[in-house]
Amino acid sequence: MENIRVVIVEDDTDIRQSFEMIIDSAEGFECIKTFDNAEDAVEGIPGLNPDVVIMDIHLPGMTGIDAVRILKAEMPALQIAMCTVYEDDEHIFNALRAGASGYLLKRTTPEKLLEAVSDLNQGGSPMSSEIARRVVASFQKPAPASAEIASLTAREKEILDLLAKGYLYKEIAATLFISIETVKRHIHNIYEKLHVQTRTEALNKVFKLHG
Amino acid sequence: MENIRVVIVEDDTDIRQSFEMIIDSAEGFECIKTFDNAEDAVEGIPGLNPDVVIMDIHLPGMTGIDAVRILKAEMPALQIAMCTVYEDDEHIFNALRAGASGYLLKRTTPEKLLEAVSDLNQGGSPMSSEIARRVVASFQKPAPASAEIASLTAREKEILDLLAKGYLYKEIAATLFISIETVKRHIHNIYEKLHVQTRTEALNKVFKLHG
DNA sequence: CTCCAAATACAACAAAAGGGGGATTGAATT
DNA sequence: AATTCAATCCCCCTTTTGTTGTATTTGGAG
Repeated sequence: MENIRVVIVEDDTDIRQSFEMIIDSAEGFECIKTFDNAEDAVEGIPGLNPDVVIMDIHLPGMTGIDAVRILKAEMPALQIAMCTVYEDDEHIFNALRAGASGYLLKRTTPEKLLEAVSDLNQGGSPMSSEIARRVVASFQKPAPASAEIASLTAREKEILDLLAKGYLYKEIAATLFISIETVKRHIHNIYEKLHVQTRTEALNKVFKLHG
Repeated sequence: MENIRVVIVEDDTDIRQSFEMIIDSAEGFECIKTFDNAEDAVEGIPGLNPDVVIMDIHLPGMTGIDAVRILKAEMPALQIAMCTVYEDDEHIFNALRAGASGYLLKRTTPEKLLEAVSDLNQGGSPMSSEIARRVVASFQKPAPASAEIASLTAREKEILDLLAKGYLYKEIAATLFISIETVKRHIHNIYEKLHVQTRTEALNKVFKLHG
């Protein structure tokens, strides 16, 4: 079995060497290269073709997040975990949006670090409990249930859902085994409850809630 | 130290009893009640004031997701983990939006189950690697659609924007001081570039990028 | 200068969406 | 028994959306 080939990008020499040692001394892991800045990393990593990159966020010059963006554009299959002291929403979400798959905090234990690298290599998304909770919380924010949408019956919600997916009236009718006239009637009632006149206006109300 | 007080909602008798046994036989955990349907659960849970609820999604009658929504509205501090066989995006995101903090798959091992309950009780968001990856992926913009949008001219993007806001053709024409026929022509070209046939399909491509 | 892409416009047509007026059924409630 | 409501269906009608084909102008690239 092949070793998991890891690259570390971290400007703090102590931490970098510590991570390197943890990786190299573990069975099945191999640290093939380290960088102490983002510019050298984006230059050098494509030629190394590692399995996993551990990337600091705060680096001199270019940030680790920008480095992730550039590297992911060039190597979409590359798995990158951010490893940082920042645990605010902005840093977390920007890193994930840039293309990072995992997010670790620097106070992670050696065992957790290895577990995370392995997890990442197998297509998982390792992150600490606190980080996971932030990510999950971001799904729940836009949860103020609209009174208008709440007033829809189950059937109406079902039809609105299909409507939002771009189904034609006749396709909705065929899907639900009802006549197109009934579909029209339901949609008419939905529009009345939502106070809109067209499908697009209804969509904008729905997307504001779920988007 | 107090036990973590757990409630299980699961219609399959075997699984329910199995979970109950795992919880009860572990140090520091206690299964105070089980339900085999969502209706009884939303009725009974508020009076029990448990620390953690493990909720199945597929239940007879009301779904577990609806139960989460109701329970979280009544008890915002309640920690709920979904436990299900579904690992599609729709179920995952709906559950998280409804207020679940964790998402487990039924094939979870007893150790992972206990770890998840404990994690949840300490404010974490336990989820398996596959689930975490889905959640993280939802943050990352899909590239294929953006290539299509990038191929639009400035004028076409302008029109698509108004189209997305629900403007009628004639309103777009009036806004941009061009004839409605030109609007139709532009929209036709937009649809061709986006490979769609209707406004709603186009909107779904736009919202996937900006949503 | 020539060629091309983009923006503009018109016409005729087909398809889809939406409004307004009904009506019936069945279940639940009063 | 009477009422309410959700869901179903039908007709007629207008507006909106989308397709297809053709054509002019304009600014920039080669």
